[in-house]
Amino acid sequence: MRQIKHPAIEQVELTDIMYALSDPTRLEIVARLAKAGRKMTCGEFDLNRPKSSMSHHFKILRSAGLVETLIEGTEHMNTLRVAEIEQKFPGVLQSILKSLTQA
Amino acid sequence: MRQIKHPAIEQVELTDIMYALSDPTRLEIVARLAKAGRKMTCGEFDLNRPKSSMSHHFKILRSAGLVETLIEGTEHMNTLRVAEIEQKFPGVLQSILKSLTQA
DNA sequence: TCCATTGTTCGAATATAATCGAACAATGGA
DNA sequence: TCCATTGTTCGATTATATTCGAACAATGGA
Repeated sequence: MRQIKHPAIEQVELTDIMYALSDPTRLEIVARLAKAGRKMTCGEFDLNRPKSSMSHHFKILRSAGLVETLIEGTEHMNTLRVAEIEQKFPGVLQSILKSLTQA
Repeated sequence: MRQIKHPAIEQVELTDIMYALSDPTRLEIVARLAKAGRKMTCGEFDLNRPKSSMSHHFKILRSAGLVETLIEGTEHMNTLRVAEIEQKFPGVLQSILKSLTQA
């Protein structure tokens, strides 16, 4: 079962994370992943966009180190890399997520 | 004495802040402003770039609500809008700044 | 084996951003 | 009044991002 490559947390730059979260669609994806607190398939996000666009955004979220995608059968299960990011950039993701849920 | 317009904190979006901080040059400007803890002129940032480029980055930082620029004579004095941003997005800017100083 | 399901990749169009020289504007001192 | 100082604005170029249809790939069930 082939898996997708992800950057090691050491290579993740803060600017990558900022960039990934500067897009409303991607911010929404991250918000939903956080709220759900479980792994979600790409298709579960009903953001009214073609799958090629969604795939593009997930690719950026992965390369920014924010999302981990595990292939299970035909589905791609996505989770937030909260613990690792919290370790490397304490408070950053947490405070962003908190701001999102209150807005 | 003519002054520059800034967005009210209510209009500032989180994506604007993320976008503004996704550029290394702008992140550096913000880091230095925070470290200095005082108002600084645009020219004080020796980032080895032409002034038109610097002006461009400051414009984006202002429109994102991150930086306030007050004109004093021929100088433009810049400060971080830390208190307002902390009020609207608690912890976000603080944690980002902390990550910067430790990196 | 066939095929529906789930996403990725490709390619091309469009949009947005970065860069920087040159011209411009405002200020204040000589 | 002249002019040096400090930044902004303009315009053009180049670079990056976004978007999405179409083709492709992998999986697993009928």
